[in-house]
Amino acid sequence: MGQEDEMMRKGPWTEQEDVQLVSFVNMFGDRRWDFIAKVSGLKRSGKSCRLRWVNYLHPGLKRGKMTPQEERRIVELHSKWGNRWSRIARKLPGRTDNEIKNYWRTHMRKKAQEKKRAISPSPSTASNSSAYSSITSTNPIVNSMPMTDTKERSFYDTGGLEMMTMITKGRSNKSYKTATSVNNSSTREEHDGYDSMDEIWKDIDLLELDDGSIGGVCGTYSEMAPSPIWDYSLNNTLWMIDGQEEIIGGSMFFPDRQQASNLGYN
DNA sequence: AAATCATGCAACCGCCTACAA
DNA sequence: GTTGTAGGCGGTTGCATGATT
Repeated sequence: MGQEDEMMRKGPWTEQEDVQLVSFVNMFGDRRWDFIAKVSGLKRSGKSCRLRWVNYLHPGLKRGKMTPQEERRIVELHSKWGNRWSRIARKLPGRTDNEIKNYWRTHMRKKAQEKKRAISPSPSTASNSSAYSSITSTNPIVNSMPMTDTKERSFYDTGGLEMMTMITKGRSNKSYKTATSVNNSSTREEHDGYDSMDEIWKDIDLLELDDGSIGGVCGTYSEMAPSPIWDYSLNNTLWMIDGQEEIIGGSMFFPDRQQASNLGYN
């Protein structure tokens, strides 16, 4: 492992890597990630390959903004299951756990912040996160969801095989750009007024309890890009609808390791 | 027009679980 | 029953980009 670890690539994936990964997943299925990482010649870990596939390259991915229906579903399922993102994602075909997690974090935090402002417009109070937590916990004020962000990135208008062709033409995907900007993350947290995720969740929970209209007032959303159709099997386990989980199983290409091994890849 | 701030999201990290040896 | 390994998951970080000053 040691020497291999040093050789491992990290960071944004290149177009070439994507193409390579897709073709190898096409050949061997989306199960044996370590194996795929090795035979593909990608200097990536199996984990990294899996993540890239699941969150970005998977043909079943739905691009575009969450629909109001999806938002409602997320809220509903989160209230039921908490931060079980992958579980929630399974109920939202085409959405990844990462996407839902990011969505929840950004949109719900935004909502919490707006509520916070509504409750305590005074800057001095607003900058005090602990004070905020105690305040919100005692204020059942109902706000509508401030989800009016309708801007879209061209990146999300592509996907699947369609994306693979776009890849070669150039695109706006920041993942392929060289890192040059200054990191602002630290300042973000200060502005949030939250010291930890716990605080955020606490507030979000309160918001959910307070706000029954959470999913119905999401503002207007632009159209959702249809799921891309790739030229190979989509019969896989990632985007199953309710009740399918028990029916469909295994790899979409080689249900077991034996098949791959038969081809001399073990 | 340039600088700074704010936001969205891709990708990494570390832990946990399942399973094979 | 134990151990090692791979895959899966949730939390977090860091970068690119849009918005604002």
